[in-house]
Amino acid sequence: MGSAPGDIVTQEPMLVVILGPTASGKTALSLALAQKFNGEIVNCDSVAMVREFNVGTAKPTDAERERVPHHLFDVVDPTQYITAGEYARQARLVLWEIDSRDHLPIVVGGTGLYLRALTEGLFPGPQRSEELRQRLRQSATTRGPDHLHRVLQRLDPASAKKVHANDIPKLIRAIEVCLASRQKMSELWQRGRDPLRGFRVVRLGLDPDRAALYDRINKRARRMFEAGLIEETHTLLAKYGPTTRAFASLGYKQAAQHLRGELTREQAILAAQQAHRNYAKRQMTWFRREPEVTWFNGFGDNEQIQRQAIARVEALAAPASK
RNA sequence: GGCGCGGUACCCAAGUGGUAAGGGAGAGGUCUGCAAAACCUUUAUGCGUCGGUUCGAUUCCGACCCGCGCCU
Repeated sequence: MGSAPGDIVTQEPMLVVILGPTASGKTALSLALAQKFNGEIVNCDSVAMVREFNVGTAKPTDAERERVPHHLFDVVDPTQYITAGEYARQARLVLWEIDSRDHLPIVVGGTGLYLRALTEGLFPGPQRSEELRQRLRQSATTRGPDHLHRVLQRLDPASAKKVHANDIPKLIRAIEVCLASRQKMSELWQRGRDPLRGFRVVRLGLDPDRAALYDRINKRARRMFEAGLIEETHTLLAKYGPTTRAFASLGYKQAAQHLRGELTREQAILAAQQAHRNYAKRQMTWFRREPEVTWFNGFGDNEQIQRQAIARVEALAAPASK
């Protein structure tokens, strides 16, 4: 039977998740909440985890990091890669740690897949195999784009139906799973995910007006170039070489194209702005599917939005009395 | 004023006497270990304007308008 009124219900600790597109003011909102509620901030943005990629990533400043504890920023070497699974493992560790201090964990997320891996978990599949991927990518280029889809069709028809024949990365992962585990990926999925337990997840979403967001993105992307994005890219390129994963990310890609002489500086700025705008749109598509989000129609640095968010957290923190 | 070239969607752009490629943007979507990645869907009863020829014109002809270049 359910708990009768008056029962002492031991509440699980709260976990606040702030989500929203790039440049929507997640960082500002996270700081406001952290200061109000004795919180600690946990990054959920794949590129902000990488060390030395600074100008183009909009990481919190040193001053901001002094105000409240920050986690999972600058934890990955530029030559390494991280995956959604690895992120989820690390983030969960951090969450428990914060909870042990009786502080409020605040996950600030731009990377939808990582966020879902953290809260919902992933299916019990094998980790990725670099050599296998290399081979598959090779055969995709030599034997045509349909080849991988045919391979998956043979290995796991159910999965093949779900992945479009042009979507190489997803085809590769599906084939990799089947080969490495000797089981069909579609069957492994049946076993479900390993969701985060022990926290009440409270999702706060920022959804500012699209035109205003795009305007802000444009300004910020230009500011990154003015703040030395090209110079930083040049330095990192010399230090780590062009195959480094993070050079494929927003802004760095365009800065690198400029350094190679493919774009003028101005063209690179315009292209970076465009890429950021496209990204923001994709993020919104992802986040709209997140469950139980309290949406705020505005930017996270807006005081009124911050007050609303604080009120929302307070309301949910109070023991539900009915 | 004359000559030449051009005017096709929000932008770039192909094209044909038989009913408008492609790319980008915008919008929507997918996402279970590279995700700031990758992929999918969608957008002109309309081709500067007005006439003419024709069964049929965006395509051919004429006039006009606009832009660019050159000449005087």
